Amino acid sequence: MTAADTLRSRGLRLTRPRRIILDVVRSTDTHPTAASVYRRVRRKLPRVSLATVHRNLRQLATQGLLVERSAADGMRFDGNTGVHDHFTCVACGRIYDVPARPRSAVRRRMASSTAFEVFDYRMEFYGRCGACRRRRTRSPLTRHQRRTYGRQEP
Amino acid sequence: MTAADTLRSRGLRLTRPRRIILDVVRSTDTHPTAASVYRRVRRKLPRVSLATVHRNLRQLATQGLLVERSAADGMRFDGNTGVHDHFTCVACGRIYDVPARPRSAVRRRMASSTAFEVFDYRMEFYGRCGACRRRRTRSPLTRHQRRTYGRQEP
DNA sequence: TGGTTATTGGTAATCATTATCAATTAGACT
DNA sequence: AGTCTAATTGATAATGATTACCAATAACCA
Repeated sequence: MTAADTLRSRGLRLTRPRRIILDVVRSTDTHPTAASVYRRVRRKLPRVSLATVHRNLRQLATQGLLVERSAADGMRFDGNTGVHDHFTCVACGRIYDVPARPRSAVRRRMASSTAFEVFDYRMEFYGRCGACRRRRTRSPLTRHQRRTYGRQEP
Repeated sequence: MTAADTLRSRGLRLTRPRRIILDVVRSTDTHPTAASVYRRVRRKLPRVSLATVHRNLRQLATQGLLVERSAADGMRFDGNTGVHDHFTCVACGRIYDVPARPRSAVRRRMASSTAFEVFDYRMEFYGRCGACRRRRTRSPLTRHQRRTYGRQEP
């Protein structure tokens, strides 16, 4: 089932702005913000409105065609709808996809030891990526990165 | 080392608003937003400014006296600075603390299989809490909860 | 106690997101 | 291909959370 069919089957339309917005998010692995998507979409559709980008990102996420996740500096969007985890480099701020580890064991353990029924869970890793390790980057965390990472380690 | 000493040793002052803000966050386990902290602080200090609450939450988090975490509806603050994970109930929206599972194994595994150096990681669980399971609540997810949880399951 | 200066309250500014609405256009049906 | 209808758009205003600014205040130290 193609994206167009998914939309049409729910009474939604595949307009030019919508198609381009979906393409942009799907063709990147950088987990862009709405503003970043807007900038890229404008390269193909200069008259597009920022509101249209917001509206569509929201709608496409609701339809399950992309994933919306909250990060420290606002919402970010992910065209990869498969199960995977994320690694955030606190030196350069980039967010990398990492393969998910098996989920069933964690779910079972949670279910047996608490009153919680776990539908799903997320893992977010924080550290330094290969490039930054080689570069020995030791720049102080930005406010954004501090927020993402929670607090500065002593 | 008390909070007052921590602050003073860094040239910061323990003012009345600051002390009350820290008390409020430390004496709750509901991971309040800035607005919620503001409401509670005003009960003890009616003339406090919302800006003061924001400023202090930020400052106290930078000093490591509390933890700032980004959630779907904005920043939330946690007086529990120890290592622990979170469970979000998608029915009622409450965020519960859950004990952390051992970290070292995950870190080692990540280090050996990728170029990433992992300083820390977070787990966020999503599901239904005991109260909501008993209540058989089956309310549709709010926009906020949808965002938190990522996307609606089919 | 006095002096320095971090901090406050009040308010304006900023930033991301959402709401509103007349004009447009995708998609279904002739 | 043309028509109709409602989803969608672009433009812009409104909202909500957070931050910046600044004169007045109050912690802390000598």
